Amino acid sequence: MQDDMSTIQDVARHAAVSVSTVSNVLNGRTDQMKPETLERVKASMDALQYRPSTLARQLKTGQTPLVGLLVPSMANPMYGYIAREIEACAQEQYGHRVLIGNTYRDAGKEAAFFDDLFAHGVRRVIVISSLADESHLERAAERGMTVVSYDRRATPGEQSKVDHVTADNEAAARLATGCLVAAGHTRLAFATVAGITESRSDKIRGFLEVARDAGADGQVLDGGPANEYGDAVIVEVGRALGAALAADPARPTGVVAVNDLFALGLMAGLRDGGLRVPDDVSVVGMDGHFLSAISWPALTTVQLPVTEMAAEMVRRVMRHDGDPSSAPGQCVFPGVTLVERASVAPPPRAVESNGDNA
Amino acid sequence: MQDDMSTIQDVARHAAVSVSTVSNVLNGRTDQMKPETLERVKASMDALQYRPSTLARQLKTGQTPLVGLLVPSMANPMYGYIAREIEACAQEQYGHRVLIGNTYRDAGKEAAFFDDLFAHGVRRVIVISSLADESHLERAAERGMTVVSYDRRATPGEQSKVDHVTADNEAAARLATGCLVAAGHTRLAFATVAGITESRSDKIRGFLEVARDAGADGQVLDGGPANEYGDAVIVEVGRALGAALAADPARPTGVVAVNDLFALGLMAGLRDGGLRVPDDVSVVGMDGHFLSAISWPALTTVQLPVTEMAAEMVRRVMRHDGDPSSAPGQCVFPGVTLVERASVAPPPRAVESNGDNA
DNA sequence: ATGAAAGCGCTAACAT
DNA sequence: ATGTTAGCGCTTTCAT
Repeated sequence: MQDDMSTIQDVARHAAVSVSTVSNVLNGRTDQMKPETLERVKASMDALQYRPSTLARQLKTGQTPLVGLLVPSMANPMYGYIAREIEACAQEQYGHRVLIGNTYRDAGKEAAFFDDLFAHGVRRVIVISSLADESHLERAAERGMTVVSYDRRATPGEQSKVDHVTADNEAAARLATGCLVAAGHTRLAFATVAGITESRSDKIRGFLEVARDAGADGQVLDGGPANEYGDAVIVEVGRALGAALAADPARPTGVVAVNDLFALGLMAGLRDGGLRVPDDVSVVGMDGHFLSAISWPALTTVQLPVTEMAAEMVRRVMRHDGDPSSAPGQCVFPGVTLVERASVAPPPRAVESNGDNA
Repeated sequence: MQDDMSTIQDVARHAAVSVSTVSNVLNGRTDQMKPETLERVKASMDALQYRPSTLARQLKTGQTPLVGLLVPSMANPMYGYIAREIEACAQEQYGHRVLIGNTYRDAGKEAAFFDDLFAHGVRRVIVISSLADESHLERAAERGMTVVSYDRRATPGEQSKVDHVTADNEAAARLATGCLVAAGHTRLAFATVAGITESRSDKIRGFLEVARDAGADGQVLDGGPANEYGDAVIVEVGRALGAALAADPARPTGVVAVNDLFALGLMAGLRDGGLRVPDDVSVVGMDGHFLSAISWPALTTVQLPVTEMAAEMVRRVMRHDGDPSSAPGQCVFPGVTLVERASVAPPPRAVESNGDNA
């Protein structure tokens, strides 16, 4: 129970040198140090089990090896996955630890988290899938924080201090929709929770584009408003929408879901309503989460380059202010690929519904 | 980009008082302060947008409002869920933020994380499902850290400085196994990844007990060694085991899986092998994760009181050293309940195999 | 009712 | 090649 960790002073005394000498070995400035002194200091260090206090160091330097990570909810498996990648990269590549916060997409919680991070001396933050309004991020950046935003794009025209990295959501949606079109579907829908985020608009645009080009009917369905921070609830919203779809005789035959979790919920709802996937309705997800591989039927989905994106986010959040490449920008990852599995099949009957809504 | 946050000095100057006075209002010692002084200080504070530095404060007080959270992998949806509950509770009830680390059940990574936490001034740590060897936890506790371990029990007889909270895993396994027995199964198996943790032994004990009492054949199957930190890989190990089971004519008809994720993988593997759940094989999971509700077939599982356990872990990790209830102990949560869904049915044919292995 | 001053453990000039 | 020293922003006696 004794919290008597030894200090740099103790080491200096023990090694019979000054604190600066100890500080110098701590910071690797050992080039012009007498080898025996170095040895002595090192010996004293582990004799005393000395651990430098990051705390005191950062009070002096203003730097703390911590990065903040805001996610809507860690209980969302996709965010958990991204968080793991980010933490691993920050730790292994940069020796930084990660401070997390669940924001539930709540503006107040996000702002409070930023304040806390700031008070803790943290100046690097990765924000996953934030609110529509990004002004608080800009404000944080203006306060001197390096902020990287995931799953959003920079507002065109405006010079942003916030860095953006995202998958090419439009391309992902095109891939997903194209897969349905290729299977012969002409009544298409994009299924999502209510509420528009940037990534969702991008996906919708990609969906609509391919649907139009194929001369297919493409509608956007939302499962209603939800406190949608993306874990258990998103699944339930998807499930409810699936059940509603099952009850609708004029339902689409091919559905693109906003993400894998929603797709999984949707398939459950469709089953609840007595329908079979893919026999009655085909479903495509987006994310490429490992859970999509073991669902039944196995979910056809679009794989996002999560590890690469995580690495890029960390790289950007770690940039030094003076860097030449220091300017925040935008990084849209093109590497999205279709993973074809068992949730897509040709539509039940060859219904010719071309002229309906076109 | 200006990192010019104002300090307590700035506020003091602006309000024309001393730093101690500002410090006093910061710490609520305003009882015998002239109201107008208080007002003036407060006004200066938000005129300057002052935020006290947790850093400087903690260097002085030795306290930092941070708790460490070690998980094998955030990508495991169950750990993500627990992490969310812990973060929410620590934040809302105690104003603490959470520092996470993925340990991959690696001793070196765990130790390194403890060192870092210590250097950061963090003295409260929650460790999820750690290694078999708990000595590093004891060592941390002896260094003055408050450590709470999840999913393990205190070593009987030994006086531990580490606090333990866990679900009643034995009871959970009894419930799961009992459900299979009630459906008429006599060839039972407990399916797990290789490697024994305390929670797994408890589950196995509960399983074996019920199997024996029912006069049923109960074997323990493991899907082989895996770098089992519990995310994508656990699913794949489960899947491989399911496929192997499908190929074995002497397979059990009822399987208890070590957790929901493993159960989900197992069902996928069984399907890969051409079997149907629950027609050919019944499967029960353990966790009660929301994903188990939307699988097909919906997974019968044992619900663990996650929110309550998370709250208890946080409560314990927050205890003050001088407290009367300060002694670390053990808390086994009894509230485990069976959630019956669709993955359990009577065995395919009434095979009488009582005398085989008993 | 308010102020002065001594650190907390470390870093980084600036001596020597 | 090593030592001295002045802080970093705050808390906390102890004075006034």
